[in-house]
Amino acid sequence: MIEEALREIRRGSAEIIDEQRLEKLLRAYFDKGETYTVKCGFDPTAPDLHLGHTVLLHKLATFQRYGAKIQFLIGDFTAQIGDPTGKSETRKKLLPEDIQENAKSYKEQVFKILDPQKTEVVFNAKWINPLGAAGMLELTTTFNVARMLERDDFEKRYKSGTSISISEFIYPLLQGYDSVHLKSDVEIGGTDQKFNLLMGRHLQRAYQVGKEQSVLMMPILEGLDGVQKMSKSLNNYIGVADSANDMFGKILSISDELMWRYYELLSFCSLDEIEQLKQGVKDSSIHPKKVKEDLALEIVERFHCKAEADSAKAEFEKVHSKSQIPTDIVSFELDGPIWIAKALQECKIEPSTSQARRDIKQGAVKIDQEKVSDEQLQLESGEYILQVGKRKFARLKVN
RNA sequence: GGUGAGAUAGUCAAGUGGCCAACGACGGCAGACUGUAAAUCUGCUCCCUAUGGGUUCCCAGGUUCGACUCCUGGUCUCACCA
Repeated sequence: MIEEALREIRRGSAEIIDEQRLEKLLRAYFDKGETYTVKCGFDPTAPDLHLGHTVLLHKLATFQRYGAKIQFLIGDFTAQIGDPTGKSETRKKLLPEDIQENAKSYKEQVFKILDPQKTEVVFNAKWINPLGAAGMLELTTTFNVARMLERDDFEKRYKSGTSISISEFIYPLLQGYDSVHLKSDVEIGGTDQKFNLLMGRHLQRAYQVGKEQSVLMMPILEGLDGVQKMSKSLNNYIGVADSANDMFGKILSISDELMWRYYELLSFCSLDEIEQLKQGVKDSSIHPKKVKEDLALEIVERFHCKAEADSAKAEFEKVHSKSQIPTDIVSFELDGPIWIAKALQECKIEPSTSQARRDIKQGAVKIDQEKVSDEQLQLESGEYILQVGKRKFARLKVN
């Protein structure tokens, strides 16, 4: 039992510090039913979550299966400073209203993965504000500047003369203090958080909490391209708020290699089940596409529901396997007669008439499933289904 | 504060008076092949009903028949020194 729990907890992790203690916690749970706490902090800066963010949530859900109480910490106080991790310049401060707003949308999303019964949502302003100047000062005496500067990002900025605000030194201290206050047994975070996570151990020692949290670090999830980290700005993400159809399509578009990675980090399938799937693909008894579909179904169902997941799959097959027209497409109404290139631009499936012409020349444009070869084509009144490439559609009514 | 280097399309990065809407790489889009995979191959990649026209190479002026390229001023970035 403990072995299996440990395997699932280790699954996909990049590094675990003090695994022995973790094992002890599990043993206490399995032997005597004692629970323990796992903390995970979220910066309420990004309002919309994508699957990359849910990697940590999954790990928390795993912990919940093995006796953990989750301390889901929203860093409403620390967000005012901005985590300096990985940044090459001082972050700008967030407005309190934004922080509140973001924190709210976090809460709405996380319980799609976490068990609310075993989760406590906490805000760190609650105990950091009462610290006051005296408490703050005390906190700063536990660490020194030289060690703080050992951190890569600080070191780089220090050497290049880029500004480092004193408040940024405070950030890791406060994050660590959260662990002191919450008496956390375990803290999890991304690999980029190592310094901050270790600070929790340091401060728990300094404040004589009587334990030092174990630390588990998860890797950063790769985006759809399979190379760069999933992020909104790189536009390689699957948002938890994406429609069922989008989500399904995006998951099916990832490479087979990346699919296993997603299984490991995002699926609730056990490691044994995954191993079987891998074996099946290897000896060709299972088609890799089927494996990918199951993953897509699982994920879509989690953020939407079973029915929507099934219909997303049906829709996908309809459009791509049978190359039929998707069910929902945007409609437009224009006055005719209208030049085809102009119409494509107006329907927003081409950015310019120039691009539209190029695509027509390449045979990428279809009207009612028929390839368009005449780039001078005028559309007379009537209804048409316009298509560019495989996935851009519009319904057009010409008056 | 001093000195030097640089700002070019989504990003990186050539071009140093006409052959430049601007090499190349990456990204992106499309076509073939497929499992809407991946890998690979091919085409395209400022705008405009176009064998043509328009607006571009940090900003403002100037020299020239002609400037991304030369001059003047401005803004911003970076490096070294203090």
